[in-house]
Amino acid sequence: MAGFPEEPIYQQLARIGKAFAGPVRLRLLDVLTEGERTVEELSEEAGIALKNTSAQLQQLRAAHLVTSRREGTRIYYRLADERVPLFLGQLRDFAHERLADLRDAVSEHIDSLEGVTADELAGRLADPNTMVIDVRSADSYAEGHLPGAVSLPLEELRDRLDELPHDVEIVAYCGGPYCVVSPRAVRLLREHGRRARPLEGGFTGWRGSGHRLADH
Amino acid sequence: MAGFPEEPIYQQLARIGKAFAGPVRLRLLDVLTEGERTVEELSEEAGIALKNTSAQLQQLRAAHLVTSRREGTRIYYRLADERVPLFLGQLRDFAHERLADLRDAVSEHIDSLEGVTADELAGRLADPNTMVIDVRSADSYAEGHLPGAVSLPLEELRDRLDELPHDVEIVAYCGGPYCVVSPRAVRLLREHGRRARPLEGGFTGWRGSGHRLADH
DNA sequence: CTCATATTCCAACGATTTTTGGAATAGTAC
DNA sequence: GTACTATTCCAAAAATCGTTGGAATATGAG
Repeated sequence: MAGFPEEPIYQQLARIGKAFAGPVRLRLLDVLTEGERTVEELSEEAGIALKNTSAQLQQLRAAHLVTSRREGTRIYYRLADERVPLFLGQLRDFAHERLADLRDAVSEHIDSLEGVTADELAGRLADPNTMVIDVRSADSYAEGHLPGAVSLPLEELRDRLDELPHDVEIVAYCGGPYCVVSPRAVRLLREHGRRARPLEGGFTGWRGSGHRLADH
Repeated sequence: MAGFPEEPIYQQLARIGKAFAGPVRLRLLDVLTEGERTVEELSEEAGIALKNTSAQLQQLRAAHLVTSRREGTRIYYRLADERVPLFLGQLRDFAHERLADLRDAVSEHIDSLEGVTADELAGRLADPNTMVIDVRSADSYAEGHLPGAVSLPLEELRDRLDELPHDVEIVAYCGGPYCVVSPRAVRLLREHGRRARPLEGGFTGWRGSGHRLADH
């Protein structure tokens, strides 16, 4: 390990870089952008083994990107402050404009389909020809959702497809910009003859662009 | 290696994170913020072995953070576009507000001394009681420098200390925010009875905050 | 107190990254 | 063509990181 005089400084700076250098940590941060979660919930929601979720969270905490609080037997993690999701967004934008492979991966997994932007949807919330469905878990919906949105987790959507009207456009959203659930919902809906589009940026994107949430 | 469905996306995103996850690459990016450099110059200026400099540059290029052009037998690297130094600044700010260890490392190596901000210095350029010296290499000075600055690389400064006036405040600057040369110069000057302060953010900080450079 | 649950700590193994030596390439000068 | 320079490619050693199993900790319930 060679040593230029400024190395200790750059080593510290690299600690923050490293925090964003693994897919698992990035995923966890994205899930946490939606709100506070226990380790188990995170593990479940992110699709990452529990032990590993815990281990990666330690690292995120060491980098001061998340904080935790104990409540009885479980521990809740949340983003350390509002600059974290902000920076995460900057990182995403920066990465998107640079890596064609990232854009490809996104379009392959998420949106061969054109999405609705938050701003466009905001202008159409009152429109009776637009229906908004929230395909996240019922818990997430309970914690906060778009005004007028109906809670229909993917499983439930499958069962209750018949109940959905044919004469409106359906906008489906899930957690964050890389969430794969809403595009799946949209494909399912289209296969059953409905007009449907996903919301770009998902719930966190909506909140991040300053639009209002439902009162509850 | 476990697999949640969004993993390929986050893996791509992590590529950008990884690019900022090593002290050597961060250092190279900082040097490149000053301007275009050959591999050898970079190796020299950053204090990193030539082979390794080359290897790390390949990675930066793979992440589209730098581009290169060939001129005769040497190859010049530069930042891919103006968003790279911008993002680098955002990363630095984000890291600074989060990591006390980083702030400590900076104050230990750079500024136990209070610096002059670019804005403050800008207002004092015309003041005859302020003298600005550029302690970078003569080459760097030739490529661009602050209006009214005198080129005095550290070695030369040592030899010509006697020539400097006692009745003005001397502001010394070098490359970037983490450059250790200007604080060294300031300490040297103070030991010899001058009033001196470093410029915060160095040359790149000055340019980044939109102040004008010397005409040449 | 014991038992059950949620999470972390520790240690290990495998995978990836960093760094360097030696050979290869691409260019210039002669 | 040969000699020389700047840089990269390739391969191997050293260091670091990601992941997981098993033991340990902290809390609450009974």
